[in-house]
Amino acid sequence: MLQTVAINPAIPTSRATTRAKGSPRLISDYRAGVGCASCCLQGVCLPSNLESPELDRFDAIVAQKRKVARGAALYRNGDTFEALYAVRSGAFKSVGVSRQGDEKITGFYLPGEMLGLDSISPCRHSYDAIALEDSEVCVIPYAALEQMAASTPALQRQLFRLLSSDISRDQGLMLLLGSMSAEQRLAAFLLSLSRRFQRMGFAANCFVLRMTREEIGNYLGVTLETISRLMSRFQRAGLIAVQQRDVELSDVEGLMEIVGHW
Amino acid sequence: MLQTVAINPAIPTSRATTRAKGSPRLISDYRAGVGCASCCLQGVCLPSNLESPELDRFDAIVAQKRKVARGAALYRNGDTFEALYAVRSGAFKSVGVSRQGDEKITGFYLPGEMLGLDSISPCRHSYDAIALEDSEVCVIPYAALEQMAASTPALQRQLFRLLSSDISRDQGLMLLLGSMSAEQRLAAFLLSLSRRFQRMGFAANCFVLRMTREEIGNYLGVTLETISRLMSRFQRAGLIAVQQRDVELSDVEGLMEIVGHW
DNA sequence: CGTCCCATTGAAACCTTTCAAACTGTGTGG
DNA sequence: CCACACAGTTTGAAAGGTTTCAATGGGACG
Repeated sequence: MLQTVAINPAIPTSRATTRAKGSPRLISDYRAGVGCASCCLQGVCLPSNLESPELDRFDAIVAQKRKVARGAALYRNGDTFEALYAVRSGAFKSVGVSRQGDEKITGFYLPGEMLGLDSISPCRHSYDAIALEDSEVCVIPYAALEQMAASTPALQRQLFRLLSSDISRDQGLMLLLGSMSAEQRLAAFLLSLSRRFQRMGFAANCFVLRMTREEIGNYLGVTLETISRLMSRFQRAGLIAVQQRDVELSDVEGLMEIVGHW
Repeated sequence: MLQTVAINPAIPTSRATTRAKGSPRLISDYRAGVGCASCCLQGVCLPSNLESPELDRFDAIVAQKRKVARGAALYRNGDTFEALYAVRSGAFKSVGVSRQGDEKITGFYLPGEMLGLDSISPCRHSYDAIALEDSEVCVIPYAALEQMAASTPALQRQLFRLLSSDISRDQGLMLLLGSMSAEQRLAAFLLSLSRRFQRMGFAANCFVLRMTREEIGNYLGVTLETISRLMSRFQRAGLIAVQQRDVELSDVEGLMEIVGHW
């Protein structure tokens, strides 16, 4: 019934990596032999429209990779902004912490997506970036990137596009948070994940949630109990098949109908 | 009690412009004699960090101004993206319309703020930009801007900053929509308006709302009745003095306390 | 095999919406 | 100049969705 396949060997399921819980800060830097040209995310990542000579220059900038263990922070609120990060494998959440200790998740980041775009202007990070599972990122020093962009129109354009599309994405989420019922939010969330998995070349209708019900609820502005109830309701309605974190979208049309307009 | 002063002669109160309701599309283009160097918004607008020789080149790009009558559209969902717009006077709302006809406001734009940043990537506008009152914008053709940015590091940097800060702003709003009660949302909204009026050099605690209760509610994800009730409650609590669209923040501290954390 | 984290489910409390009515200021037409 | 129409606002009462509090169940790891 729930033929959850191993979607990608590079992205272990959450189940398989439940460890290292109490040992954060396990971050290692190293210079990897893998360049953008041979990266499987080449088509969806920042340099996706760069040609061979420029791609090499870009490669020199992102020479450094970084591994982040599950639960560890790639950066924290208050850290000075020095680089953008492209997720190579794994997944991250961006989370703000209030003085009262309340957490609010502002985004999830999957392979091929970029972390840190909101920190360019204030020059400091305003959120924590926490790995949801053992992950790896490409470090893109911003000063060097900006400098290269000035002499590489294609890169400049791509950066403007990237920033702009991030704004679009956030505005879409604002619509979601501001005018949708909990039911619509969850349906929209599942469809969004589906699209993003598909974008990076994986199965669109069958995936493993990288985050807990609590994290989903936090992100969508509802409680974890509501998420749980809705998951059950969606399952009863035949829209999805869900077992723990394995999700199969059985009726994408139906989900889109729930989201309705927009 | 409510000593509502005429904040700025360039920005008439909404009361004074209640007309031309049924006559949209009243847009006129012209080349104004006012350059950025002599603009009163110079300190807060895009070219705020450009020096004299570059500022002139920039000025040549934004030679064109455009007037938009109350209720008219600066651009509409689906229009091809050709320019960014800086609000010179007046106010705009950005609004998405669903197939069902539901409207959702994604942002309000005051003088010195930029419209269209979300449309760079898709090359088409995804929302309608509607004038809340008779307004004027500076037209910044994007192709020319991008070209100048490539040869003007200061401009490129400023653009990256602008885009990035828009992302920050949206994420702040996501926090608001996703995890705040209606009470907190309205308090945060009023404080946000206050900050923005102050930024453009006006009184921070005494201003005229450019939008209806319905528009505020739509934007904040609650109903107009809720906004109305909360306004009354805030007034009874001595936090604000409100009469129609004239608002005075009597107890900024108290409002901030309501918003609480973040 | 026990512990712990995560997920599920129920019932009451709460906030917000919905539906409805009345009120206010503004602009129009007699 | 007044009466009317209308858009926007205010307020009430009932209905609805979501949260809160609480208890139970399930899977993974030591």
